[in-house]
Amino acid sequence: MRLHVQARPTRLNPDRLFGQVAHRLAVAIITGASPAGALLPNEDDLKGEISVSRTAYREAVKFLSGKGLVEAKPKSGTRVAPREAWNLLDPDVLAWHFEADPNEKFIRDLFELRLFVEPSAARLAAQRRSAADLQRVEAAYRGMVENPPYAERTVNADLAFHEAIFAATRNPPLQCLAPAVCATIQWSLFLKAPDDRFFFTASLIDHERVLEAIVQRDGELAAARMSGLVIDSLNSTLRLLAGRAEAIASKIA
Amino acid sequence: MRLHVQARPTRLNPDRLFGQVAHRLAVAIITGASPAGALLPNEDDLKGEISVSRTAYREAVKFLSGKGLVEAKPKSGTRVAPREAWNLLDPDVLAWHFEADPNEKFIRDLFELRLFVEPSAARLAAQRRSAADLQRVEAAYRGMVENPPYAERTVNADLAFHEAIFAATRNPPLQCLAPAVCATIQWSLFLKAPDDRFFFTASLIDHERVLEAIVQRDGELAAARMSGLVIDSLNSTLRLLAGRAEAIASKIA
DNA sequence: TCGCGGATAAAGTCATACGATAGAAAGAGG
DNA sequence: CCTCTTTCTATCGTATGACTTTATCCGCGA
Repeated sequence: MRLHVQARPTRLNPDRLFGQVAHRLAVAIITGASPAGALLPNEDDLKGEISVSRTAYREAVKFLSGKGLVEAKPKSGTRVAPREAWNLLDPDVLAWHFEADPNEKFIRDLFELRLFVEPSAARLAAQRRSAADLQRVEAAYRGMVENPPYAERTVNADLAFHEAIFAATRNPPLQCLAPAVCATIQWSLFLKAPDDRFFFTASLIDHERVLEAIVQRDGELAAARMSGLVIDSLNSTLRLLAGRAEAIASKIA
Repeated sequence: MRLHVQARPTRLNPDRLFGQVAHRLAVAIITGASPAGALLPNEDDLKGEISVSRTAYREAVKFLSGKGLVEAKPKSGTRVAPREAWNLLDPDVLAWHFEADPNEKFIRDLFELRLFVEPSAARLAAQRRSAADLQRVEAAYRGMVENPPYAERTVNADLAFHEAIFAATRNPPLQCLAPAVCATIQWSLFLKAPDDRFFFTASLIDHERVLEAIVQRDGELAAARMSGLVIDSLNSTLRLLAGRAEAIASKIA
């Protein structure tokens, strides 16, 4: 199954040939089509597999090896690395996951991480925000209100809202988790969109309450409300995942 | 200044030529020797700069571009990316930071992140640990006790302790933060080592208390104690950083 | 049975060539 | 003198073939 979730900007230029090769390989690895330990097509053989020069292929492999997806050793070949070695928080790796079926465990894990990190981020944002930071958060919130639910602009505004909060923390390493949070939100919105818009209005209220706490510079309140937001989102997402599982089960039966 | 902190295993093979090139470029970027926006040596010029073929150089650039350190645009040149684009949580990027001077802000930021994440990780570990998980944590703790303070084996045992806790969470994305936590610990130990061993025994007690909570499967207790451990470590590290700053100031005066 | 050493296959490195195009320089027009 | 257009060059992207290095495998001999 292919999910049509618009990808966030990644570091991989899809216009370039090596980028397309890297993308293809990455998707094959993440979906499990190429299992861990599997040999990638030999650098000489690939003329048959994919018609591309060794140069482009090798650059793709280097790109992926930097993210821990593959490991190349002379004589033994280039192999798919075990999942433990993957950098699951890398923006590209997260983006590539959208081309695979939604994996419930993975989404739950991401939500768990989000639950640990995002309330703390909101606390810092409330404490440290500048006027410009606040404007950015407010602009994103307006974008969510003023556009129709689940429209592309709305989704982008939602992501921008959370990104703006991370930016306001003034903590660059922490900001590097923003892509993971955004990926989680995208999964969640993708699952919710087909259903109805009840979730959306509820989520809007959650966002408004977080914004309000940040306006008031109340760190603890912002953290608590962000917790509430994430938990609400998690619960509705889990309900939908359960629904999907049932639908699949009934289709089999 | 060059810090002799043993690097954790990275994804970059230093035996390979492209790996050495990538390492050189990365260090130049992270130390600031090559500022954001700077053009990297032209692919043809580099014969003078570093005598290496275009192939190896280009593969190094691809490796770095995957981590957001550089941006290659056709026809306009390969430039150092702004720091916001760097993946600061990437294990390699963290490791390369050890070749630069310790940056107090960066270390504080990492500690902040650690303070958000690690207590939660300890909570999960206490709740979900298997017998094997516990053995791993215990083995690491024994390694800390049985070796002399600040010895290489002791440092590795300390890192292994925290890694084992992340492993016990059974949350792969969360586990990807382990390298960031380990990097923070390495900075902290590097700063503490020259001083004395008071910090070490205090830290040992903190570790023991965390271990005990995990043995008891008490999640809240584990989280609270891990919080205490991180805060203790942060405080002593900040004190040493302040001392360093004074030492530098007095040298100038 | 064990260990040594050569054969071998695969990745790594190099040199070269050509294509495409962004961006600068030069020239035409007002 | 300034602006717009054209040309031109520098630089990255891709392809190819040759050679080097490395680690695995296998067979030989002790």
